[in-house]
Amino acid sequence: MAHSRDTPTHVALAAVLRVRDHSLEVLLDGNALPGAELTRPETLEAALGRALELSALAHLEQLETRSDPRRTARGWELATAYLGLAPADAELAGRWHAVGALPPLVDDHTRIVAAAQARLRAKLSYTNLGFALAPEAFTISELREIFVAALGYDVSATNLQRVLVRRGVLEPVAGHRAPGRSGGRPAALFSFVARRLEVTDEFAALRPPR
Amino acid sequence: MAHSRDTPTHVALAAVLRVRDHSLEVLLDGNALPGAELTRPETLEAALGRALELSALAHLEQLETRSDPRRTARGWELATAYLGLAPADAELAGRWHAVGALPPLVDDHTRIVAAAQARLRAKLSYTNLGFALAPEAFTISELREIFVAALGYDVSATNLQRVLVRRGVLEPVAGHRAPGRSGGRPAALFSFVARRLEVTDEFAALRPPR
DNA sequence: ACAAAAGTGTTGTTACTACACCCATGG
DNA sequence: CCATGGGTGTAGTAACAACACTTTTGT
Repeated sequence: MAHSRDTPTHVALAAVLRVRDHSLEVLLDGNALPGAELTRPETLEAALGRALELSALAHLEQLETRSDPRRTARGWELATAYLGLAPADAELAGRWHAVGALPPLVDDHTRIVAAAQARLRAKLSYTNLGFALAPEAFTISELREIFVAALGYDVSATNLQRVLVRRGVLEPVAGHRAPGRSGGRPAALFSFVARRLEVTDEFAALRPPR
Repeated sequence: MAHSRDTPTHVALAAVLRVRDHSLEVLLDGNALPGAELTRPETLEAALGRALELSALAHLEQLETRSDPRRTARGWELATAYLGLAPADAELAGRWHAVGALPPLVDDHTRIVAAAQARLRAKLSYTNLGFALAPEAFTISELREIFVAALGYDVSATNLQRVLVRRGVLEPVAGHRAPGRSGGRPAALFSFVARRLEVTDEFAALRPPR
């Protein structure tokens, strides 16, 4: 039951995103984001760690703290939202849902997913954040599919490669991916130079096509 | 005295910045940022409003929530930090200190000021956020001084005007500023087209000189 | 006339997009 | 030998920095 208290509860929530099958997905626990209440002297990240295997995430950053006392019907509760990113093969408990066709979510969780998506889109353009969605090694086409799903607009493989190599984000790596049944030239493999967030180009971005 | 509690207190803190006399300044209350404790069901912004005349600010946005239980010696206390911006003539209680030569501050407040400065610098480059530091009407030289102080690097008046007009951020306004004793051509007045935050150029920025 | 400050014209650079073309493989 | 997918070469473009030049004022 909703009732007033003289002190709020505080939860840490995470919108964990990944790209799989050309689609940007978010990890849900029922119709809510995974989260945990802050119950003892610890950081919000530590509380979140009780709801989520943080070591399976390639990246975690804070989004915002939502404090409207009416944000939930359960009473006075603050929520600090996080953006988590995982490669497609990460093992995480819960169900993945396409961000574009979410079921109705509890409280303000839909807004949190939107904020997470917006943050991801922005940072993909001027940081090396792609590393957190990609596997260790990949072809440019595979990376392109990740970017297209995450950005929501088309990206040319040609230019994606050149931009990211020019910025020193991507480096070629030994080996090739064998072509499929229908043939085609074997694709060279690449990998991210760094696997921690870096602002690689403060003053540029991947532009959407006209 | 520091002691453990089973529930944390929560404060809202603000790093309010302005530019005056070629210097970026932050509003302090003693050797701390102004702030207030969240004591009843209200938003963090409402709590902040008890410590600060929010209507004197031209812009307010959330920075981050700091949750390390050891961030203060007073015990378990969360802090949600805000960035506030004010024009040079805003009336606000407290003392202004140059950001470049701050006294030692309480708890983690120095880090919060650094985060505020970083956020301001970034957003000045790809949004219209300059409006929040500038008066209603101003000359390009006056605006240049604000940008130089806030960004920390030199900016040419020529290019500043052209960039901001090209992006539709600035518009010419009637009137001229009379020259000083030493002469010079009277300066045309400009003003910001919008006085709410807008992302004006997702894909560009004011570059520092080489 | 001359210094000072504001504003304009112009050139060059850079990071990008777009697209034509070439390469390596399977059937 | 041709379809398929990967990769390169190259031209065009937009936004910008840099700087020489012109304009308008005060003394």
